[in-house]
Amino acid sequence: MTQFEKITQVKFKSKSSIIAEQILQLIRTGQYPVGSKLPPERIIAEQMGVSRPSVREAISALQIVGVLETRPGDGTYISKPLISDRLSAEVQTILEQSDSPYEILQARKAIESGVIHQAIKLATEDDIRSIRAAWKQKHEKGLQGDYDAYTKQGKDFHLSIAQATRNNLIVAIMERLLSVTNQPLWRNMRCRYYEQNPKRIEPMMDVHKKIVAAFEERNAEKAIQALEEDLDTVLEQLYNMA
Amino acid sequence: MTQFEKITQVKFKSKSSIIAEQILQLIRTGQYPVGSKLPPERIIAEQMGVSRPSVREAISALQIVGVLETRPGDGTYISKPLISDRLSAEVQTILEQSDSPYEILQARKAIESGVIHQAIKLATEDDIRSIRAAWKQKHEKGLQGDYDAYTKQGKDFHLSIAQATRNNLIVAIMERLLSVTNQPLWRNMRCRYYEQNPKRIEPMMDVHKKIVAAFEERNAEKAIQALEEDLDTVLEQLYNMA
DNA sequence: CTGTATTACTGGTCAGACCAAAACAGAGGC
DNA sequence: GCCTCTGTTTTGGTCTGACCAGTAATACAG
Repeated sequence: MTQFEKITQVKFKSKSSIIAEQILQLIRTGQYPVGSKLPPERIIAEQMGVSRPSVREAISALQIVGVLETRPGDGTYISKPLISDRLSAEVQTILEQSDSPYEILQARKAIESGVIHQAIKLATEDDIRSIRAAWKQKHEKGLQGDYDAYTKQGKDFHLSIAQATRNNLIVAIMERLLSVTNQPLWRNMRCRYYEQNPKRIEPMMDVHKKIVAAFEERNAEKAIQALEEDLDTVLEQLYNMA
Repeated sequence: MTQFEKITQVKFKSKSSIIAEQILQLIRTGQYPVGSKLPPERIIAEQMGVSRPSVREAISALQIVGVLETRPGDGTYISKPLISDRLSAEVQTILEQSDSPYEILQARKAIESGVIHQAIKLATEDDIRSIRAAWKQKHEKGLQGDYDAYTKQGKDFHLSIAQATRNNLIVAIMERLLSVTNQPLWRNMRCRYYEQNPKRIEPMMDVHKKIVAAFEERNAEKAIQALEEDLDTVLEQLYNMA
């Protein structure tokens, strides 16, 4: 009997994360307008029927993601879209000491453009088929709202390019650079972005299509240009949420 | 009077963010090994002389960034090392296991060409001065027969280029890729090569000079071309051995 | 009307307590 | 002896209520 319950219990949702989602929802619906002040923590706690510590954890989580900004003694504000400027000093230092998304993307831009250049030179017909398959897989599946699945397939796509170099070192490095997108910080940023601009998914797919085409034409310039476009879109997700 | 204090008070550091930084530090120094369990929240709070809520906020912050992972009833685990650390560590092991210098050089060619492209875009005048200095240093010293010193300066040169990107990840990766030249296999190859073809040193210096010039002209194409020439020379070293 | 001092409000921190889930250890059955 | 079951301990998750420190609005004096 116990083992059945265990199966359903796969995902544990902390109360604070539920509260965070609710707050996000209220921001999306415009009930908490951008730039305005959030109700005091005590009031939110009362309204949602939870304790203040839970609300605090939710708020600090959203603060790290860049949605909220707190000013001690004043209140908590809904951040303006440009997150990079809005990240509070304390959050900034945590990100700097770990891995800032911007730095990782910049590294990807530099490294992957070199990789794609090499890949185009060395790719066999089979490699190109795999790359095309990785792209098609993404294209076919119904991905409505499933941003995680969408991102995973994006990862596979970029990885298949790296594999065309037939160089273990390059593949290993790219794997590490790509793996970061699973982290909660990135996932939250993605969700927020896509929910606000659902129409932005198609252009990204077009960009990947462009890369596939560039491989088939063996046109490195074109591929690199498309790649940079691709990564710039991700950057936009992170820093320019409108 | 108050307005003066207000200026200095621009940065506000919450206690939880300080704790987060401390925990990050302990992870970096290896005091909290990767994959292991963090001490219980209560213990950390006691050790650091703060309350448990503060520790909890710090932990949940690091959880969002992806450094920690908590399992209710069990403990908090260091999920993965930071991307930059993990990358350089993994690249290191691959380099150690790899018996194919060709693979390493191929990776360098792919990666470094992207890096140099970015570096030329972002380099300040100071950066270019450092690059030139790294090159000159090599040129001036009497290097007759001292191939190790010669190689070290070559490493410094390439590293100074990576540093112009101001990206820790890129620098970390390049450091690892460059460090391989210290290994006995490579050193032996170098010595035998130079002893057999002493006249080959000058052309390599010319190549580096070309890269410096390309930086000063902000000409990425030229720099990448010179870089490939540089690495091809090393390749030649390796294959003209038999 | 203006400038200042007070006051109410808000986020930040703390202490202590309870709950539920996971891990652990020891008693029991095979 | 090995496995299983159970009770205890440990651990994270949550709650209450309180105090502090900074902010901002307000009341008051000039």
